[in-house]
Amino acid sequence: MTVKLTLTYNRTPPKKHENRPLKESIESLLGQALEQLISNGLIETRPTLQITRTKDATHGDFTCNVAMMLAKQAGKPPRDVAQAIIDALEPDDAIDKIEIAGPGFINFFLAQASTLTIINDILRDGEDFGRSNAAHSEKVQIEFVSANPTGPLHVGHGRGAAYGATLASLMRAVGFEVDCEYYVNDAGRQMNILATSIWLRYLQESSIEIPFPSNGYKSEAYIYDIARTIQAEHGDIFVHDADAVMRDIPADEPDGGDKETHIDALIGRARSLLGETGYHSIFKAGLETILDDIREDLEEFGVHYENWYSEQSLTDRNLIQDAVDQLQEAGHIYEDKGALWFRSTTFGDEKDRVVIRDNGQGTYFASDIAYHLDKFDRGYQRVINIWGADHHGYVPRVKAALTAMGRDESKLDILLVQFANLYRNGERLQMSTRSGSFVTLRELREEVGRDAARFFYVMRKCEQHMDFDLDLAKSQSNDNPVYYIQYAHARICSVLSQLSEKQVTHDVVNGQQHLDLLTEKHETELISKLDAYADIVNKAAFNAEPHLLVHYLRELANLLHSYYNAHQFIIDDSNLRDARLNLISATRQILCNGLTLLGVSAPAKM
RNA sequence: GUCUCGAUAGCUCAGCUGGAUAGAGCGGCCCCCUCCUAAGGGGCAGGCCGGGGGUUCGACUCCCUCUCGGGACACCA
Repeated sequence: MTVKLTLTYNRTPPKKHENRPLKESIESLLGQALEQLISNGLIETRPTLQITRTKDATHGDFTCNVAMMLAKQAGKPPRDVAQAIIDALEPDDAIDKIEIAGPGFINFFLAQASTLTIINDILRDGEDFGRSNAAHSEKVQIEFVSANPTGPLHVGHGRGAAYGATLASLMRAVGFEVDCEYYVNDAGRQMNILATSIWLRYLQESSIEIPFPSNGYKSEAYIYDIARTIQAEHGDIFVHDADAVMRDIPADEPDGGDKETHIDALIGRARSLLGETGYHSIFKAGLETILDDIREDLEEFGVHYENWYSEQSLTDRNLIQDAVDQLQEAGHIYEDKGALWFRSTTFGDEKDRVVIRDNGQGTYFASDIAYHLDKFDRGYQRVINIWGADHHGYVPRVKAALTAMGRDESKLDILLVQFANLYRNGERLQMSTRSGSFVTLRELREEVGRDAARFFYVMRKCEQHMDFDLDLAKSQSNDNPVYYIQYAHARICSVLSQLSEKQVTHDVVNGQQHLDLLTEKHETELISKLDAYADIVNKAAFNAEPHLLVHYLRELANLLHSYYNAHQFIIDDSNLRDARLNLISATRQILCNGLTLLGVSAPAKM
């Protein structure tokens, strides 16, 4: 099943700026005609009207398939129904011509004057064009990335980061009040392994001869950096001799032991030798160094969070216990083999899940229940999680827990992002965190640049596996789709900046008065595309599909480039010149607005 | 085995929630700068939309089934 936002909104856009009166006026005209057919007894009910933009200009500007949908109940061929509908239509100045075509499509050809207003609307609203309050200021939280702070972000996290940030900006554009949140897993066993790894490296840096556990953060260079920083700041106060550290520690895997027991024993040893304060300061140094790095990395990627939410704080505020209590009171908890289980099967999960282990510790799932409960309790009307597709099996149990606690799980949307495979020189790169050979997000940004990285990540549907071609993303050539769109923007800027050199002024008002001179095919196509922008933004936002905007911008850039090649803008005829300059200015604005929503820059020069 | 995502041009992918002749980019071939940026434009070639059933006025789109791939199925995080 494809996970999509549950759309319960009135998708009618903005009253603030009347961006698309065209489609709406057709809709109301058709509605009236259908009412008339109902009172004439030809049909009984009216279906929901689907008025779509045509692909082919010979089919007019908008088309409606309602006649075919009504053919059955009317007991007449669709083309006859279409004729009846047309006969019942009130005349309207905005519509030039109506035709019946194909099996029974009703095609609307708009009067030129009614299509031109979009140019004025765009120039009037500027960077606000396309923004609306279609979502009625609904409060929504988007949680994404939330990678364990045990190392730098890698390219796999990049896709979630780009997708989440872009979704947030799109949703803000249509009127959601969005908070972005990063859930910091600062409480688990991995963090203890990290802290212990740092300490052991610190000991080695202090010339203590000591083996490194096979299950530790072994080949990660940053562990050494953190260890050296601790050494520089604290000297040798954490040093213990090898015998004290290793005495009675069960063997590691290469020596015939179990790597998990081995490292757990080392963690225990670290805590006992260092004491809780000493251990904590190493733990904290590791956590903060890595988290600062992640934070900086994301900021440089144009990804900003309102909240960084600590998993540890759940324990500190007793929220995990509270959540388990809630489940218990509702009768969904039972005990088995010393552990507490949540009976999630009641709510459709495959099997029941442990929340409190037999050793008294809560599971990761318990934290997550508490965390999600807290999200709801913080007053969000909608909560969106963006997870890697490998977590999909986790969805039913989280939703089950919310339902069990009396929350409306349909307010939680979990969007699953598939992995991105990196290719360099036609070869696939490995991205395993633990193998130590991964490409970091920072390396990616440095190699291909922020714009290309952001763009490439959202170019594909999120549930689609994607191939990320590093060579293509960094190529400063015509192969690169990012530059193609940016170039269209820069070209327009270049034309506008040359006006003064050529001692020509752009009279916008005069342009408005002569928009009717824009009759070239390139011009009408461009105008029609501009008119589609607000729809695309809405759709991309409500369906959580940023790639729709990417494709739109490419098409818009293509039309601009074609237009540019076919016609001159700075010409002697001042009326036509001003009209054309208005058109390309509006195009520039839309390119800029769209790129901005994607988190990609819109350069004036390239 | 169960769940899940996918399969569309040589390659990478769109396809507007069921509409008209299936579209881009890259790659291949051919054209276009005395002209506002050629990081551009125009054209040609290239397809049983994985196979098979079904639903209906109409299916790349929805349902079933099979084939082949990615991923997931812990008291880990």
